[in-house]
Amino acid sequence: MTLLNSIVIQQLKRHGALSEVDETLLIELEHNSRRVTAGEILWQEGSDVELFCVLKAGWAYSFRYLDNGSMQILKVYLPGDIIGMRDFGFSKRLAGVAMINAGVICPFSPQHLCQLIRTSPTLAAGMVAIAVRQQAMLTERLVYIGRHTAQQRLGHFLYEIYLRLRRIGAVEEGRFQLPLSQEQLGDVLGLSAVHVSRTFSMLREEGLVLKERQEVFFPDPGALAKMVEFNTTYLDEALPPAFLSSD
Amino acid sequence: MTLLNSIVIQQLKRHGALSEVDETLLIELEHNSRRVTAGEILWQEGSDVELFCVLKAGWAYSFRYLDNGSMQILKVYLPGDIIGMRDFGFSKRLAGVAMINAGVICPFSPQHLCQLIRTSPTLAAGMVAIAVRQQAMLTERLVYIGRHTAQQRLGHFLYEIYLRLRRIGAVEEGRFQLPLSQEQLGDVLGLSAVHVSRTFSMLREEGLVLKERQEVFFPDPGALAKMVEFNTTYLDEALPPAFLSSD
DNA sequence: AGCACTTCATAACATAGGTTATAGGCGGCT
DNA sequence: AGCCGCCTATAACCTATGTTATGAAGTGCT
Repeated sequence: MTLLNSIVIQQLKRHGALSEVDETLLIELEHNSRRVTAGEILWQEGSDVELFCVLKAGWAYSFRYLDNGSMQILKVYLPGDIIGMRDFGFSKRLAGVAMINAGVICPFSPQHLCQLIRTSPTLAAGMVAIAVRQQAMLTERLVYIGRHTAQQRLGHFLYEIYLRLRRIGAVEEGRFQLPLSQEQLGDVLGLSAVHVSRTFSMLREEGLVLKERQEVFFPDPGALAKMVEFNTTYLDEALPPAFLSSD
Repeated sequence: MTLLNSIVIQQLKRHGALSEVDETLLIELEHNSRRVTAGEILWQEGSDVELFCVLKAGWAYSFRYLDNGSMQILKVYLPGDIIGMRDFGFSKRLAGVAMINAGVICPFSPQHLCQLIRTSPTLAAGMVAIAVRQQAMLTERLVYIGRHTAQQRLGHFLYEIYLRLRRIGAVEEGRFQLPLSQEQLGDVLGLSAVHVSRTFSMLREEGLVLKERQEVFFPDPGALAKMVEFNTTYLDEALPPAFLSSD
């Protein structure tokens, strides 16, 4: 899963906004690659901002440690996502990033990114669009954590992951792998691990979510989407026209 | 309170990164201005992205309506903030924006912003930095809503507002105006209005926050900061060197 | 295969915060 | 001044979720 396959870049491409130079620049971003192990910490909160990554394979998450020893997971990254852009414009990391399972990352430097932005207005706009979309997901999480029940929070998160995985072809026959433990899910959703377990039981009894080992299946995706009142705008919204004209 | 006084722009200026042309471009952003009334809705979720604003005077907030009739307030804007940048890169609004009290806004078009970004790499970087800082505040809210008590959530929010107001010179003798109702505070923090009231009472009894009408006073700001474990990094962090060189 | 370690399910109990209700204070309008 | 409506404070009660505990199941290592 490379950047060239990502939704935003695909949209730019489909509208003929990407030049050959642009494509070359994107491919160069992924020139270096490195295997990473499950649980490996890519960087810690407070460290210097030395690199960003394209996540080629595996899942990762960004997190903040809390006073009481637990953590809040801020964002889950899937293959094709860019990791660390949140810190662009800061000199220190605002959050740590760790791998969930084993994978492959392609690190690139802030200078490289700056150069790309300076060279190609189209890609600059694309990068902004990617960053804005990540922020939109965070906003959606905020809304759900603020005023929804555990069932809605978990259901919404699972459904979002399902849609994101489907876009990158990682859903087969309605089934997908979820490598997060219940404790980690709790850290995403602001719930205790025990209550995540209870909530899975409830979702199972209601026939909305079946989970066996790491495999998840929605018997009736539409019913789940309805229960959590899923609005796909923040994931699917097309780029505005101004982004697609290669002026 | 103009953009030229904002923290990020001030930093750029202090390092001599701003050219005269840059300053002129910024001033032009605020060429148009309009009075707005208390409670006025600037735009609704789902409408077309036609403009952004510099908030010159008054407070505003962005929000999402929820199923159950209540709302989640996502962000509170103070004088000098840019409103609507969240939607840059989308063609429809992801959230509505409303005024809290009466004020003055300076609307400008997405085209205007695009042109500014194309004309000045320095300002482009500055705009990204501003957007990233707004996202950082949102992230901080997420962390607080996810796993903190009502006291910490409210205390943290009040302290953040206090620091932001102090930067723009709106704190006098440790006192500041808070034009939000308890219901609105609840919508920010994911709490019921009743519990916001209870929480104010608790903070008062503990001598951390005194509030009379709209005026707030912290008898011991340090104690409050400690209780909510306030980390100022996300507000104060300096721009990285790459942003400050005018290449 | 056996052992240690982590993850998961469920139960029993504790509590922060939601809900509903009531009453007082304050501001704006006529 | 008087009325009406909103905002705030507080109480009583309810519920979703946290906490602690226990056992079962799964995973990985030797």
